Amino acid sequence: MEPRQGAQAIRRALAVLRILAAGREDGVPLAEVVRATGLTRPTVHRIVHVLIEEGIVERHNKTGRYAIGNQVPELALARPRPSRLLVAANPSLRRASAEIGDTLFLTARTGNDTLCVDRRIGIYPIQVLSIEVGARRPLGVSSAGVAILAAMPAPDARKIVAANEKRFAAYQTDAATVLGQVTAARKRGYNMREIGLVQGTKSISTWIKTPDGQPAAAMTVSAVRTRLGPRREQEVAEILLREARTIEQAIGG
Amino acid sequence: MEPRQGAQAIRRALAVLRILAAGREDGVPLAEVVRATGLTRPTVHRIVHVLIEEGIVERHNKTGRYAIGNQVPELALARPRPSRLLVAANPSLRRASAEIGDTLFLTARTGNDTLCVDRRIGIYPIQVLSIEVGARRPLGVSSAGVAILAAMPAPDARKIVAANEKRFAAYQTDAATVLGQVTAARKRGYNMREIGLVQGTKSISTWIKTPDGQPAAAMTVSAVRTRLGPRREQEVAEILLREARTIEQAIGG
DNA sequence: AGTCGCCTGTCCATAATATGGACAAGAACG
DNA sequence: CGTTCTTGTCCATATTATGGACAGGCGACT
Repeated sequence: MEPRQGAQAIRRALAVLRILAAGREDGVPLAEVVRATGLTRPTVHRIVHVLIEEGIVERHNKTGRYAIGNQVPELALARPRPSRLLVAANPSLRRASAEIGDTLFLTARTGNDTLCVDRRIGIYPIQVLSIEVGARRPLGVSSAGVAILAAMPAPDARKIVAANEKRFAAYQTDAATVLGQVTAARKRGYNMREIGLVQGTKSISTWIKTPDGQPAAAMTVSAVRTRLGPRREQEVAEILLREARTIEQAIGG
Repeated sequence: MEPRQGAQAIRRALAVLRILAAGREDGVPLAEVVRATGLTRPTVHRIVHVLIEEGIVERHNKTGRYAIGNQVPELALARPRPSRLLVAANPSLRRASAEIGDTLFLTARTGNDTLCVDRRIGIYPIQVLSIEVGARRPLGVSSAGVAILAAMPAPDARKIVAANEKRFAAYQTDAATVLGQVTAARKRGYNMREIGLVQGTKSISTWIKTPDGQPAAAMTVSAVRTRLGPRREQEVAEILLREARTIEQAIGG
């Protein structure tokens, strides 16, 4: 039922926008958009420049990179209320952050991407702050992304990984590696990765499912590796798993 | 140089989105979108439904109305920093709100629309709260919209009014009325309207220009009419004009 | 009951639109 | 000064989006 047709151009424009969103403030060079979307360069060029004329995309004069423009947040103002997930997760994040003391991330799934929607900084003096609220990555690249893939039926996860394959190269990974990590996480009950995006960091992620069983988000703790030995990993994982279940209750009710 | 071509569909989709944004949470019926955009119904229908599949638009099951979807704020997260205008206007709004005591609105121009970007509630016990942050209207409909039109060269204003003409009917006005109000505001140096959107309210708006002379926003005070007699109108207008100039300085520097 | 008015959704032949191969030109590098 | 990277533009082509026409649903009025 999905593939309604007669709007190829619109779908393509949105694909471009989502790639640009992953580039955040700095934006993305045209060639990168071409690679990530699999479209031809003239097509991407045309789309991007029309979006610039419409105020949806901006071009940074210095770097020549393209980024999400002004009008997108303006359109977003039409939706005033904060998301259900954010409200439901708030007390759990506060509790877990106080208990653990390391940086805590809440990461939602949106299409084939993960999107960091909340971050809590702990009290421990060394904090991993690599990821900001708004950060967006292909599902499978980050610890949270692997956790979310692990929480869905294997065929669905494979489909998403295949769809994101072109984008993995930019993050120094590939489909096979990702699928391996997903399998490991599924066995373990949560995801753990020894080598975080920043050297010397370690991450633990648990998934959060909606009432219909689809994964909606992940909760992640990142810390310097030395602070997450096997024993503490166990402790932290238990807290995260407990709070993940609490959030699931809150969404369901 | 503007009209780059080869993307009619994308432009149309954005036109639809902007109309939907004006409908806020409640959304807009399809027929209204058709009227406001001047597109044919099959075209709008197709665009809207593709945008639904893409998560950009939502349809309220009860009412059948279409509204801006979840993914728009998600894309907007790619632009973390608050707008320049909001930062620059903050102290002025605080000051003016304390001094005046009635509700104060900051309204920006975006394309052919006005967008309420900030609101300060005063200390006087009766406050006009008709407009929320995020409210969007065709330029010319609201007091702020007329002020912004009055601040630009007459031919530009006429062009915008012509472009919005189809949408005026939904707000019980028309191009001729709007142009009359604009002329009056231009003579007066600020805009005043005796009959606000809500019965019995009166509004005063001043415009704020960017360094290049284009109007960027308007500052508006709304109050019950009895509270804004000729004498107080004068006082309030002076405060608003003073703060408008202050904001212009802050943007320029 | 019928009929009018206004709404949403769908079909498909057609024409207009978006496409992408090919070309051009600038920048960074050795 | 060739090589390889990038971004931008042209235009003949066929793919894609278009909109007139048709269909069905709902509520109001008679």
